[in-house]
Amino acid sequence: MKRSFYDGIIRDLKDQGFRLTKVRMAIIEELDRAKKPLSAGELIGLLKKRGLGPHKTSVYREIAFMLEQEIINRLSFGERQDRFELAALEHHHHAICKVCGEIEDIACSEGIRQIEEMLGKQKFKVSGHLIEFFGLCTSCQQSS
Amino acid sequence: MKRSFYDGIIRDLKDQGFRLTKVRMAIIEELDRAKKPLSAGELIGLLKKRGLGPHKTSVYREIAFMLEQEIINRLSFGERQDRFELAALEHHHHAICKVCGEIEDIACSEGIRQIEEMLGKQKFKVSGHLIEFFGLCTSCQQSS
DNA sequence: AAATCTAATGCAACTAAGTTGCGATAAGAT
DNA sequence: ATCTTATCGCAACTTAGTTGCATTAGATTT
Ligand SMILES: [Mn+2]
Ligand SMILES: [Mn+2]
Ligand SMILES: [Zn+2]
Ligand SMILES: [Zn+2]
Repeated sequence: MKRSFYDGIIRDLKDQGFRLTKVRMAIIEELDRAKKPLSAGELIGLLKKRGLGPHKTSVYREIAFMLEQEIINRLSFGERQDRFELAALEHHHHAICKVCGEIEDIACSEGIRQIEEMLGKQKFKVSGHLIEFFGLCTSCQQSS
Repeated sequence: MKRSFYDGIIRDLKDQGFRLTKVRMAIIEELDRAKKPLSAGELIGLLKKRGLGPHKTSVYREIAFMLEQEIINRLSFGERQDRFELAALEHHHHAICKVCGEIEDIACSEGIRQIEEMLGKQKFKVSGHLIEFFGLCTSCQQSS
């Protein structure tokens, strides 16, 4: 069940006339391969391993590009750095281990209690949760 | 229904033998008065308005102290800065306006859909949500 | 295959949030 | 009033991310 989104993303980019640089393709591949959202720093490390040594500026600019193109989503667990995952993934949530930082994907089901029970059965010991809703407040809806 | 936590917190600190400095008391008062979680920068601004001009280092150290004493909780919406609110507040969640940054407290009820409907009635237009569960993964439970 | 166009890159310098070491100050006990 | 030490101010540092500008390299054209 671990389908790859790589080919589709690359095709779309080519169709839209964007260049397929080594770094661009490698970043998509790493995000596709990764089982958890990656930080800019982690990406730089993975690219270095592959023999590519892009400057951090380029990686940040590539991330900005991919956010614009809605290829990736930015997320932030309360670390100092942002993390990124492919936008093609179905909407889901995360369970994060407070000790080792391991991140597990969680399907978005309706009830909070429900999800916590499910995690319990998987032996993940939930100690808290964080829920945020994003959108437009009343006054910001009017002025748009 | 806007009860104050100030007196209780101050009493506890005194009982435990901590010093009641001007800045310490002012920070608690500002967090108590604020209707939304405050960042370190916002706190520094509020203190300046009151005639206190503490160095940012002192404010950060005070925040660290209050986290240790569990007087405040750290939270982070995907901004670059952290935010803090009184730990004495009942567990709840937040609705954040993507335009003006306004933050509204949301009671922690069971269903996600339920909360979104409630926000809709209050004219807050939800465009997305973020849910994270924190705890211990299987292997980190064993090694503790 | 070479010339061309310009998106993407590298570098240096910068910003913003937060941290650390250390000597000075002030809260509160005696 | 004096003393003790928790707290503070300052300078210097760190880490994540950003910006301006000159250079390089994908892709297209010749
Ligand atoms: Mn995920
Ligand atoms: Mn709140
Ligand atoms: Zn773990
Ligand atoms: Zn708003």
